[in-house]
Amino acid sequence: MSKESGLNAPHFSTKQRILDSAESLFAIHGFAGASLRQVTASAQVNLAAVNYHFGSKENLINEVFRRRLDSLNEERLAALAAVLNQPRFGLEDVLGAFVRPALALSMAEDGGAGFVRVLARAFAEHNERLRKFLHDNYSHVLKQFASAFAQVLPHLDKQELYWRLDIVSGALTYAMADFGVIKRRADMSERQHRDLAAEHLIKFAAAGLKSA
Amino acid sequence: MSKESGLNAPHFSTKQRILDSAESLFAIHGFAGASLRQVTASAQVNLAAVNYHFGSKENLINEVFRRRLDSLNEERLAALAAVLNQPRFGLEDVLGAFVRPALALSMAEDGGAGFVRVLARAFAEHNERLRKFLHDNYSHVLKQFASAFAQVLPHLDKQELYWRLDIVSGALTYAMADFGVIKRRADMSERQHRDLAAEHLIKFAAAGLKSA
DNA sequence: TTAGAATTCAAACGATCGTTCCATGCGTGC
DNA sequence: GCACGCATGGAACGATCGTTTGAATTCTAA
Repeated sequence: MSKESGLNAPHFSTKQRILDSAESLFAIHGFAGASLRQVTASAQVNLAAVNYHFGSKENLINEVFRRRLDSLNEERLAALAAVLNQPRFGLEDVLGAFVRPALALSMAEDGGAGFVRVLARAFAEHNERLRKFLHDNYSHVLKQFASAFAQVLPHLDKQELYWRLDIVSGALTYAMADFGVIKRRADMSERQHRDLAAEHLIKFAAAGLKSA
Repeated sequence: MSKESGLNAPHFSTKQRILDSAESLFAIHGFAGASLRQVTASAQVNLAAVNYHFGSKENLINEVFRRRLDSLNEERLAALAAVLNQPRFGLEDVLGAFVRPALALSMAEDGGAGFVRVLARAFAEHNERLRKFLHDNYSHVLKQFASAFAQVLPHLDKQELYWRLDIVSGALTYAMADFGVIKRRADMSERQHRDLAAEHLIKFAAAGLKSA
């Protein structure tokens, strides 16, 4: 295992290859556990390239998040806007706007699956700098969804709603990171598997959120 | 922050002080992120004491888990046995047997709160050695609970049950680690807060598990 | 009291960490 | 062709990592 098998074709840019390798290695070994030497070896670039292009390891971590979260949260907000524009919509619609884009990412042909595991790690870590970065860049997304949830769950007071949204987001993060025992059945395509997963997650979360 | 403020009273044994400090530092910085020098400084013991008493850092991690999980899983199995001995019991009872002991630990006056965060990290990490350790020592607990869940959810086939149990365990781990926004209300005691949390978690999980 | 085991201690080991330096290669405009 | 700026290369920096060593100390039992 001395060569770490450079997975990235060398015709992509240095920055992109570093991001790809960092993402998958962070998913496996964590932020502290994956070294820049592992990352640069996997990306087949020079060790100094990380500090040249990203400044520091800390900033590399941020950029790994930014690359995926910018588009992911755009998709979520677009999906939410489409829901809110409908004449009638319910809890399952709002949940779908949050879940489906993330689940699509977690099953994308590129490294999206690894990224969702990285995302789950970010929740597990209580790293202040990372939390501040995520809050600074994406808190408006959570705000809009919280407001939408409050709209479709008018019988819950604010305290109760937060309780349940907290549990839901934990469950969804966990499930989308593909922790645990769920395996795709052999008679299903990836697409079918993803749709089934979304269906399960939404139904499950909706049941918990709605219950008296 | 050069002294790391030894939190452990020196009248406890060296092994115990190391375990206490390791647990809380692993919760904050992760297994790779917390160094043995931090641990021994916080425990106010010599650096070499870890390798003397535990052999290696890897084994120290295992012992951090063993100390808490042995009693936690005993309590869970005892609670489950009590449920199964009742003439009639339902899903909420089985869930309670799983949730309440863990929630009690997470709110115990000693370092239990930190341990649950460590436990959440163990789920986020895909460390093979750690997963093997947990499986080797505690898989019988999961087996018994899975069987009990199957009993109270006869309308779900095995595949569907696993789906849902996976989501539930993720949600519970997340919630019990006290991630997220839930804060104890000022007008509540710890005990009240714990009971309320257990109630929420059980109701939420039950709703998701039961839904058609 | 004293021999021997158990524990603690300071110090150092080699390895690896993130980062920096500076020379070298390479592409584009003059 | 030449010079300039961006990118990459190898090599080393000081710091910190887990671990080991061997002597000093404390505990225990005869």
